[in-house]
Amino acid sequence: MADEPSPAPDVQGEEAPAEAPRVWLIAGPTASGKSALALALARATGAEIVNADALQIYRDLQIISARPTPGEEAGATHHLYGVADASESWSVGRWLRAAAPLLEGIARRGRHAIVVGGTGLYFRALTDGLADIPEPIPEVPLAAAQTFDQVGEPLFRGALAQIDPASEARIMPGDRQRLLRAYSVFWGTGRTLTEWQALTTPTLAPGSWTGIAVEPPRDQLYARIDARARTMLQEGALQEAMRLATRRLDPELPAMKAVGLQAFIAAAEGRIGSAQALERVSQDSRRYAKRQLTWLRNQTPEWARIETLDPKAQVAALFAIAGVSA
RNA sequence: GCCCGGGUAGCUCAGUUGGUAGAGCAGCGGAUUGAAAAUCCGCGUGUCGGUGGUUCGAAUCCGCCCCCGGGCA
Repeated sequence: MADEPSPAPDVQGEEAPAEAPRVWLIAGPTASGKSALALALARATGAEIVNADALQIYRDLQIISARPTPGEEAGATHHLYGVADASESWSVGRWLRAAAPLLEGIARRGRHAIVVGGTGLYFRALTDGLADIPEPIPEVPLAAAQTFDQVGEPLFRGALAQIDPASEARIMPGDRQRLLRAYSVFWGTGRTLTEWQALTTPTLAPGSWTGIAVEPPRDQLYARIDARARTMLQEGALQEAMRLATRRLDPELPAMKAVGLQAFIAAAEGRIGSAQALERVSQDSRRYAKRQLTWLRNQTPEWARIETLDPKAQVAALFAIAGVSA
């Protein structure tokens, strides 16, 4: 995988910062303005921006994933935006293997880094680490899925309880995805998921980063989500959706599960009206935002907070937290 | 103005012979270690239009009033 960073804005010719390079992690729900915040901070500090959004990785999803535009990307060095094809299947692990060396490189160049995105798990991989589990050969998860479907969840859980009781106990009823994963890890590596996870070490040294969570008022955020769905439509979301639909990719691919994509495809194919599509896109986005807010509230309670949605006030709050003057 | 029908959760509605109410959708809370924009778990949130009355007890029966839909004038 080639990651070609967009060219740095040499016109400004920032000097490498004299003090030690810093790492800011900016997380927030969809449509909370975090990309603009990252850009503002990058311009003020010469920092480079690294994407921590699972879907903005895919180049096919410019509009629907609300990826920064080329014009916005030109304002600072951006990494890991639109670098993958929709037919590729990225994961936390793959993202981390790409992001970690990038962050090292940025630090080596003496520059600050801003990791920004909406995927909580990616931030966790940075701050708490990710178990270094070898990828099992494809036959293992396939066989696990087959077994699950043949014997049913109760028996499958019984089998898992024999090998990895801790995982079995932790995984909620009905969570096929996690049950299969735990089962596959054992049969693919000879070691249980629980054991692997105990070996996890943080990717970023504790204390070496500053976490910032954008947590705006729910009603304001929802209003902005609705407005943004309409903007997406105007900017050509239907065409973008159609381009993907005609490729007939596996619907299970991560890119095909982008929020709103299926509704936009349905509208592009004339199966539903655009008003109905908008309603579905907005609703799916609001639910997604709710899950993100739940994560932030409970998984990153010690991070600094930006609780406004007003762009100017957000930037002021961010600069105050980062100790940067505008 | 008169005659029907209807006002019950945010929405659409159910509610048995009177025992202070329940479904779907929406919403909310939570989990989250390689699909995480994924996957999964949990939770009815209500002056039953208002007000008097009958009754031990009213969403349910009666009176009056208000609102919505349809019809007749």
